[in-house]
Amino acid sequence: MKNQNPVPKATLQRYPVYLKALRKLQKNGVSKIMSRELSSFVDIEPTTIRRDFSFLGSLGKQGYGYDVDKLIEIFNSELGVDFDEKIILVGAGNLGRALLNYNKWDYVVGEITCAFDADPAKAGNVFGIDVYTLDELEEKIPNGCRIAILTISDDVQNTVDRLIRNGITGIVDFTHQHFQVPHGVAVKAVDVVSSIQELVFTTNSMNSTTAMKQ
Amino acid sequence: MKNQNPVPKATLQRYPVYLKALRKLQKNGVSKIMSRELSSFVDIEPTTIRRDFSFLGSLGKQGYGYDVDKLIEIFNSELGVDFDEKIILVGAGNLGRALLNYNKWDYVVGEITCAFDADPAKAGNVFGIDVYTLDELEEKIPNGCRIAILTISDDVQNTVDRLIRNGITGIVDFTHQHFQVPHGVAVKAVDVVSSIQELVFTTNSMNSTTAMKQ
DNA sequence: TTCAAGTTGTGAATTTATTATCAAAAATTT
DNA sequence: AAATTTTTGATAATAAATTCACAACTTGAA
Repeated sequence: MKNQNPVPKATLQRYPVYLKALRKLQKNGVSKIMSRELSSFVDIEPTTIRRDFSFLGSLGKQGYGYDVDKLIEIFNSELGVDFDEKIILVGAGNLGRALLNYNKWDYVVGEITCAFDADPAKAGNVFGIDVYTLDELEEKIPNGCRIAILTISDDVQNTVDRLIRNGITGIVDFTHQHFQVPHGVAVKAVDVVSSIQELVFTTNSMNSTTAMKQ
Repeated sequence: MKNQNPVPKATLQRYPVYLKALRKLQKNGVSKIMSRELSSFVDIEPTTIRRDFSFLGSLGKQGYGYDVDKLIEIFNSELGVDFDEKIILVGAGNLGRALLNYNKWDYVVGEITCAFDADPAKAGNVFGIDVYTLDELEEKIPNGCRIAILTISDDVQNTVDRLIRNGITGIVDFTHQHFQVPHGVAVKAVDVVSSIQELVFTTNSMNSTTAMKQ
C-alpha cells in the first residue's frame, strides 16, 4: 500500500460503493469501464472517482479507461478485503441468526467463523456455525480475529470492553445503544433507526432546499 | 426549520449519533449536558457539536450547557423524526422477519406499517404486522409513505423503480446489490458486507499511518 | 505514419467542513 | 453586589474534500 499520502477518510467510505458496482459490472460481463460511465452508475463525480482510484496507483489507461477485473483485484489485495479475514458474531438472537443464515456475503469477504451468546440456550450449531456461550470467548475466539459483529441488546458496554481486550479492533454495530471505544478501534454503526433518522433528515432538508429554489 | 443556511451534509450524518447518545443520557437521568462532556461521549469535538446544534437555533445557555430533554424534543420536532413516519418493509425473508420482530425501534421513530414479499407463501401476519404480496403494493401502500426498508435479493432494480413510482423517497438498503435511483431519492446502505469492508479499509489504513508515526 | 478523438492523473482553484479564538452571557463564589 | 468562573455561539483561521482544467498518453481512423 502506498503510505506516502494516506487515503482520505471520505475516499475510504466510497471504496465499498465502487466495489459493489464493479462486481455487478463484472457479473454482467463488462470488462472495461470509464470514469464517466462508472459515475452515472454510482452517482459520484468522474473526477472524484479518478482521484479516489489514484491513491491505489495508476490503475487506468488514458484514452481507454479501467479494466474491471484488475480494479477488483487491486481493491481486494491492496486493501486487505480478504477471505482470510476472520469475523465473529456476538449475539445469536433473531437478528444474529438471520445474519448467520445470510453468511455467504456474496463470496466477497471472509465469513463468520463462530458466534457467541450470553444465553447458554442459544449455544449449539446454527446454519453450520458454532455458537458458544460468552463465557467461552477468551477460549474460542479465533487467532488474529479483528472484526466482530455486535447484535446484542444487554450489557453492551461491558461486552464491547471485553471484545477489545481480546484483540477486536473493528466493530459492526447493530445495537441501538450508545457505547464508547478507545482510539484505535473503529466502529461502524449499522443501525436501522439511525438510518431512518438520517433519511428523514436528508429528505426533509432536500425538500426545503428544493422549495427555496422555486 | 431555519432555511436560511441549509444544514451541511456532514452535520446531518451526526444528528443520529447525538440523538442516540442524548437518549442514553436521558435514560440515565442526566438532565443537563455541556458540549465538552458530550464530546467525550460521542468522540466529536465540542466546537463541532456546538456548531451542529446551532443550525437548529440557540439551544444552549452560556455558562450552563444544554438541556437534554429540550435537545431531544427539538431534534424530534424540528427535524421531523416522528411516530407519524410510515415505513414499509419490502422482503420478508429471514432478515426482514428479524426486523419485523425488532420493530419497536426503542420508540424513537415510526414503526413498520406493513410489509411486502414477492413470494405469496410469505404473506400473512408476522409479529402482528401484515405481509402482503408484492402484487398488492399499489393497493396496500400506506398514504404518505416515504420510507422503505429493502431486504430482498432478487429483481432489486425493478422493485426499487416501482417503489419510487409509488412515492418512496428514502430507502434503507439491506441488499448486497447495486442499484440506481433518480435525484431526489435518498438511499442509505445498511450493508454488512460494505461495513466490514470499510472497517477493514479503515483499520488497515490506521495501522499503516500509526506505523509511520513510530 | 500522422491526425483526431477520447480519457486518465494531477496540480491549482474552489468549496465544504473543522477547529481556534474570543466576546457575551449565565451561574457561582466572595 | 461585585468579581470570578464557566460555557455558549459566532467570526476567523485552518484543514479536508471536491471540482476544474489541462498536459500526457492511448486508441483508432485516415
